[in-house]
Amino acid sequence: MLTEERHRIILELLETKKIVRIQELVEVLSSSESTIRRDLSQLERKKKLKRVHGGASLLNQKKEELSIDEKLTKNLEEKDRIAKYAATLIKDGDCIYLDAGTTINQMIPYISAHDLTVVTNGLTHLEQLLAKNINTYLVGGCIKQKTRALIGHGAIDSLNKYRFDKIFLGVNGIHVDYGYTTPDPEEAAVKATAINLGQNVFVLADHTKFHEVTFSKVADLEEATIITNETDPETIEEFRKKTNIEVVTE
Amino acid sequence: MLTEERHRIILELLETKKIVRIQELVEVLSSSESTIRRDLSQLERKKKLKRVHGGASLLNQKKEELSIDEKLTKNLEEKDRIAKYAATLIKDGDCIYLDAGTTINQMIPYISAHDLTVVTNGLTHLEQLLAKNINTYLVGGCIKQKTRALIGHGAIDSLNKYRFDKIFLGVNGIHVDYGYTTPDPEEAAVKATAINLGQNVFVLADHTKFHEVTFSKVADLEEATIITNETDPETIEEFRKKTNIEVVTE
DNA sequence: CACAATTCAATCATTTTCTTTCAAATTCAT
DNA sequence: ATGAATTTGAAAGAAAATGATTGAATTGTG
Repeated sequence: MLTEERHRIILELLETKKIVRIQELVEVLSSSESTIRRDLSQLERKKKLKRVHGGASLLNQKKEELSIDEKLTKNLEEKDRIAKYAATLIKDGDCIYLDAGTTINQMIPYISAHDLTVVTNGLTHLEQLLAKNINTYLVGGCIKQKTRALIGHGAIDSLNKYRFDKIFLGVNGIHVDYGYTTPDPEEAAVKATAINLGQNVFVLADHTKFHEVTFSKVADLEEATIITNETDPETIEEFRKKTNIEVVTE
Repeated sequence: MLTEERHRIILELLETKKIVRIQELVEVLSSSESTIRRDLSQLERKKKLKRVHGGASLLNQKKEELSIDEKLTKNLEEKDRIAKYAATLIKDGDCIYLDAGTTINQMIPYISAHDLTVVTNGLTHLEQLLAKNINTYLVGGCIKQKTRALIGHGAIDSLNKYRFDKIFLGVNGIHVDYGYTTPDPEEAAVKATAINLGQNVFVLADHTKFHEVTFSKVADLEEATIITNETDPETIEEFRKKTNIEVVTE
């Protein structure tokens, strides 16, 4: 791959993710660590990004956001481990659905299975999927400006034409009584549709999502397997009564 | 192969791919590496592209700068005028379909109508449409790597749920007997579907497309109004017998 | 504080790409 | 045709990019 091409992709990734890890870039761009490091140095010299330990970040943020940024980094690491584990569930030849959103996005660099068919409603996933030469389908629909997700009837109708080996979703809240929830009803409807299109449904959620409830219900707990890094034994036990829950420890 | 011809092809490739490798060009144009390198140097001197290690990339030039270049950007200028005129056909409140491809892409900067709903199968149009705050819908489907167009049954099914006030298409060939044609059968099928979804169908085509025939038929001439800058009186007359044709002169 | 684990910068050998040069082939005007 | 100008392809050495390796620096953990 050409240097220019890599630089372009790195900057595009940064736009959507704010922070990228070197290892992610190594995977997505199939280049060596050395090359990626050189790329980041060059882009930093051109003032296109800021290098940080472990990767690079946008150099846009104000002082207030900096502290938030540190938390974000930590949270990202958690999410990253969850995503990495989830990616290992994908096997050669699978047809999978990848929900829009940053949580699921983090899976992509770790996908190593071959001969995949991926369907997604997340425009932000596209560059990475195509860079990995994965056979990618988009659902139709209305584009939600903020998150670049495809939603609405178009998305739901498109989805209903597919069946998946595995379905990976992100949500905002997980609650014993209220199940999975997310703020936007339109997005919830898409997720609710996807959840019925296969036997193996996985919801990825770091520990901050537990006991949270947001506006729109996606489904009941038992309709998906939860993949998380939550380790509080009480919480785990509580949810294990209702559904499968896989805890990523390492 | 003539130098001029190679230059034209190189620039066309660049338009769709953003970046091309020298080796690619060597194969496509069956010329030696030396010749390609010379071509790229010349085109760089003319400010048509930027050389990068391993190939060449598009330099993001603004429209104004383009028109400053005179005779040499003639083809681009032509396309631009056609696109500009086509954009004026769009009225406030319209629901329109924009086909994938560079010809139609050029319309977007000139769209000034308000309260639009745009449906497209071209991923490359998205950023510009969203930047203009246009209510944008994507059709679903399989992503064609090379052109970033959505194609296949998914795209066709998605499309069939809509009806449009105006439909704008690009094609590769226009011929009195064979109608509108384009190389990829999958893309042709999408265009053929779109053409039936409204009364006002416009095909944008600069003069190089006339009398050309490519692999896959999209539709008969009479199914769309041609917008062009072709000025040869005989050609115009010949086509006017079959369908509406609007000639952009200024 | 000390330990292990990452991450980092620097360096080197290898491969790829670039520039320059030159001779053969082609085009053009006499 | 003949010779001049242009275009082309090949070759050689220079430059750039790449991946691997090393030891130093940084981070997280007990």
